[in-house]
Amino acid sequence: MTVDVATTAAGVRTPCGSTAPPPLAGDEARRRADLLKALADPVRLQLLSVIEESDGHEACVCDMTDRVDVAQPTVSHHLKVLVEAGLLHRERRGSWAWFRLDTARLAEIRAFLPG
Amino acid sequence: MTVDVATTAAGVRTPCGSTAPPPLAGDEARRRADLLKALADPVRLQLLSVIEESDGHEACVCDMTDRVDVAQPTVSHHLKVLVEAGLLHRERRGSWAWFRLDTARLAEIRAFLPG
DNA sequence: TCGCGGTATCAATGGACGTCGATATGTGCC
DNA sequence: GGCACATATCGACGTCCATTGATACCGCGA
Repeated sequence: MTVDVATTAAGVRTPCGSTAPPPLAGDEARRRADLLKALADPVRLQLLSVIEESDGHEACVCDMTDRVDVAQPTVSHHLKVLVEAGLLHRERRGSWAWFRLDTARLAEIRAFLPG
Repeated sequence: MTVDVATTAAGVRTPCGSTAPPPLAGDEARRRADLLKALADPVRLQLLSVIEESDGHEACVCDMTDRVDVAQPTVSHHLKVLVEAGLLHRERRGSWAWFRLDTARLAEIRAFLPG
């Protein structure tokens, strides 16, 4: 795995002749991957789109169970994933549970995205 | 699953009294989820960071195998995933394979991200 | 307090994915 | 051609995850 490379200010000289920088730290990479994994599901993207396009940028569960082609426990599961990732906030109003986006967390994702 | 709701211009009236818009279409949601899934891996984020921070925003495989804590076939697998997702371009130069970002595809992801 | 509608949890299952060693392909050099 | 090196493919294994029916929890009105 390790080879005879020379360290420079910019990084490390590699066999092919270029200098490559040190990679993103493993811990930070895992943290970012967990955030993206929370987004990387068709149903969750649909749920987020319903919330984003709703009045006041918030929606209750009953706004979503009828609009997505999965059973109610599945919707509840996906909403929990999004809340635990910090992408949504849950608020209880009487019988209904309302959700709104955490725009700061979403901005953070946009910020560390490559490109 | 279906309930007695009234359709309006903005969307559909739901039991809790709000009007929710139609969700993101299933096909498009699946397409976007596939793109995000390609990003949602710690090793792939590290590979992308090496490429992005390299001179000319491109790197060869040997720039990466030494910097990521996985075996060479695993690096090759992840690079293939990124290429097939349209996030990377592969170019062969002699013995070495070089990769560069598809900034347009990455911009597209940033564009459809919620928030 | 009882029943009811809305929401969350649980356990089980099937499929997708990351990882690796072994091996194949491919490229340049002698 | 034959060797050495760089990269890609293959097969197998273990783990994680989405989905579901059944069921428990919760808040409200009668």
